Amino acid sequence: MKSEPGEFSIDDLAKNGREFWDGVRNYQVRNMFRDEFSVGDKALFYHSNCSKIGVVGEMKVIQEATTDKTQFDSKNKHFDPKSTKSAPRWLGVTVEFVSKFKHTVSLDKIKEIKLFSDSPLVKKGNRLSVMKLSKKQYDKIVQLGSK
DNA sequence: GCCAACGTTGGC
DNA sequence: GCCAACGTTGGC
Repeated sequence: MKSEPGEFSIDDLAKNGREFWDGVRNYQVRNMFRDEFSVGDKALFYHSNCSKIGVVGEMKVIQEATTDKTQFDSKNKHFDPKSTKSAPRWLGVTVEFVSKFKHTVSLDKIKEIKLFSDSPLVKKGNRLSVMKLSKKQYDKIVQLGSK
């Protein structure tokens, strides 16, 4: 799950303990939240659009998809005037901090790992802010981040 | 700050 | 339903 650290970083999550993952305005990701996220699932935190791009820690899903309230807030930058309370468009999940890696697993490093050659993460022009990982991929990143 | 790639919007 | 224009993402 990607976030720009200037907006929300792993340190912010560590401080808060938990966070509702709002602001997703992409239907593919919305559907993933709705259909594929379960309580107890693990996720990796990825810092995008910054000086040290890569995976920085682990988190855990503690609540399944619910309505993202920022879509109704006209002052919020994620406000969606076309969404209605009777049929909300956008969802978010709640995650809990698990750990911050000793070392950021950089995007460059991930590109070198064969396990990731088919991952959308390393594909040019990829714009998904949330994507699926196999258990092997997940474990590999955790191993690299911990050592 | 640049810009390629992509998703979305809206006129037709 | 097509597609040009536009806005956003995100690596560089």
